[in-house]
Amino acid sequence: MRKMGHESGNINQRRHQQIPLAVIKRLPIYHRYLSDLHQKEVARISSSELAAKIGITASQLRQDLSWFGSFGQQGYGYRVDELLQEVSRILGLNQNIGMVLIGAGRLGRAIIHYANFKRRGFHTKAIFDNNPDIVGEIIDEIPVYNISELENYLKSHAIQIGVITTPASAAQEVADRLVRCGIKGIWNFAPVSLKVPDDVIVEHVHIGESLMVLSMKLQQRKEQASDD
Amino acid sequence: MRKMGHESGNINQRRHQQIPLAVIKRLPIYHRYLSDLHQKEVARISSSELAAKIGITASQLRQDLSWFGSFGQQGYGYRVDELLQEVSRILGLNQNIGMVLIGAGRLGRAIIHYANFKRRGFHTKAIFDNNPDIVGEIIDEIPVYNISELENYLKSHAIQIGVITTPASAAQEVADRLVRCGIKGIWNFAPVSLKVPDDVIVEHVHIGESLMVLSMKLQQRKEQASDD
DNA sequence: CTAACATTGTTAAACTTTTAACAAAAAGGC
DNA sequence: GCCTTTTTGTTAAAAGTTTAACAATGTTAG
Ligand SMILES: NC(=O)c1ccc[n+]([C@@H]2O[C@H](COP(=O)([O-])OP(=O)(O)OC[C@H]3O[C@@H](n4cnc5c(N)ncnc54)[C@H](O)[C@@H]3O)[C@@H](O)[C@H]2O)c1
Ligand SMILES: NC(=O)c1ccc[n+]([C@@H]2O[C@H](COP(=O)([O-])OP(=O)(O)OC[C@H]3O[C@@H](n4cnc5c(N)ncnc54)[C@H](O)[C@@H]3O)[C@@H](O)[C@H]2O)c1
Repeated sequence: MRKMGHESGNINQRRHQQIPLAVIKRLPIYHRYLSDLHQKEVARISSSELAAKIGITASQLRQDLSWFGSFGQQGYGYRVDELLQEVSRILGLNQNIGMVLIGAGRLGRAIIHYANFKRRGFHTKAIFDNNPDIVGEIIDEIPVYNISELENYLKSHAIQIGVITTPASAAQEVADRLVRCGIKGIWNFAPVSLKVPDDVIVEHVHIGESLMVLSMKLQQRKEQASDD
Repeated sequence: MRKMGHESGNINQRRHQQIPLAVIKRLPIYHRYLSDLHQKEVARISSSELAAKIGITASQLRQDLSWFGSFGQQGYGYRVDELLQEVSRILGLNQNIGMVLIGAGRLGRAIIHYANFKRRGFHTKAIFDNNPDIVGEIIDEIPVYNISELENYLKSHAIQIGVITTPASAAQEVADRLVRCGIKGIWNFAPVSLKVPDDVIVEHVHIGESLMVLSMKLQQRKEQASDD
């Protein structure tokens, strides 16, 4: 039937050119929709169909993918399994990533429990807290250690990402300690802007900020409704 | 000493022009830094000082504020309390906003507990769940009702925002029910893109997506390091 | 095997956002 | 009170992002 010429994943990357942040932020969305399609056993999809589902233009989708290579075929579209695989690779979801979490409070426990991460190669290996009542607990099969053991633990385990779910007041100190131990990626939920060296990457999750954005948009709607 | 002419908050808004989303998203950040300064009893700040703290350009800060009015004074800067007040007003943080939360699981409980929201005028009035073991509980002084009572409750209470922390599989159905009851704002934590009418605003919190972005950035760094 | 069709990857134009520059105006020192 | 300094709000230029257009190329049906 169809045989597909398939030079596959051209090393067509515009190397040495920085991939725009706007593009990077859309990749997880593509990943999610492709996972859905894959699960529904859809074998192929065109840029226009996928873009319509996501709510963007086909142009943007193709432009975004072209930063990384050529994964589709003219007249046919993309194979879902193949494209999902490529996007996963680009996102770094194929390697196992070791994480530690600091601050076993409500939010910390929710995140540890969130199984989706594990499926995608993110493994929380240890939890740290400074509350003696919590230290020693096992949460979702992961032990909670005293925060004083952080440095020791990191010396002897391969950990790529530190997750901070302590109160805001402790977050900078925790970040400093992680950085001193050589951690290069921090996933921060405390509402403070962490100061870290340039070679450390911080992703800040702005839970509270998005509620304010919602509140503001609601208000704008109300104003518009009343004054025109 | 200084007396300040003070025509204050000019109704200078470029009305009928849509405020860029990029601007809206920065306002909560300004709010946070201004709150900090206010707490530290700093009385005045210039655009360049504040921008430096935040990590943006002074130009951008002034440009952003100019969408809403003129709040500063040449040769002096901004009064922290005044600007904080203005930003809060713009964000709609001065009115009381009633919320209901659906899905009293781990994440839901963390969010209910998160006191910062209450301080900013967001009040969770009721919780709904479909698990009979949870219905009847009181979480942080807020009662958990059976999900079947949702419509009844919303008929008789003034609620502006619905928070969805159910599993992804239930999220669309919950959203539909909220919309049918006239809710215009949805704060969604489930990893699905909710379909709602145009007059309903959904803010989607992408917790998982930001971890993927972190993972990708880490990988990019690694690649860069190895190939040049 | 051929021709009509579908759909990509890419180039170029349009649009949006950010940064720079500066005149206008108030502050603060002398 | 006058002069120098500071700093705003705004206008203009630069940079970045999105959308449109289309040639190239593989697909599919006859
Ligand atoms: N809960 C939410 O929905 C939510 C939303 C947005 C942001 N946040 C932020 O996430 C963080 C955690 O929130 P939470 O609701 O889970 O709070 P929490 O109080 O339930 O948990 C904090 C945990 O950190 C531990 N801790 C405190 N200081 C520590 C230290 N120096 N070292 C190690 N552990 C320490 C505490 O013992 C506790 O277990 C806070 O910064 C909060 O502002 C939470
Ligand atoms: N936990 C996290 O860190 C995290 C991170 C990102 C996204 N999320 C998303 O947030 C949501 C909640 O996650 P969680 O970890 O709290 O899960 P959870 O299983 O702990 O909680 C879900 C709650 O929803 C209730 N529920 C289920 N179906 C319902 C229905 N039809 N009506 C009303 N209530 C219903 C359940 O009884 C349960 O109490 C999920 O969609 C998850 O994907 C969670």
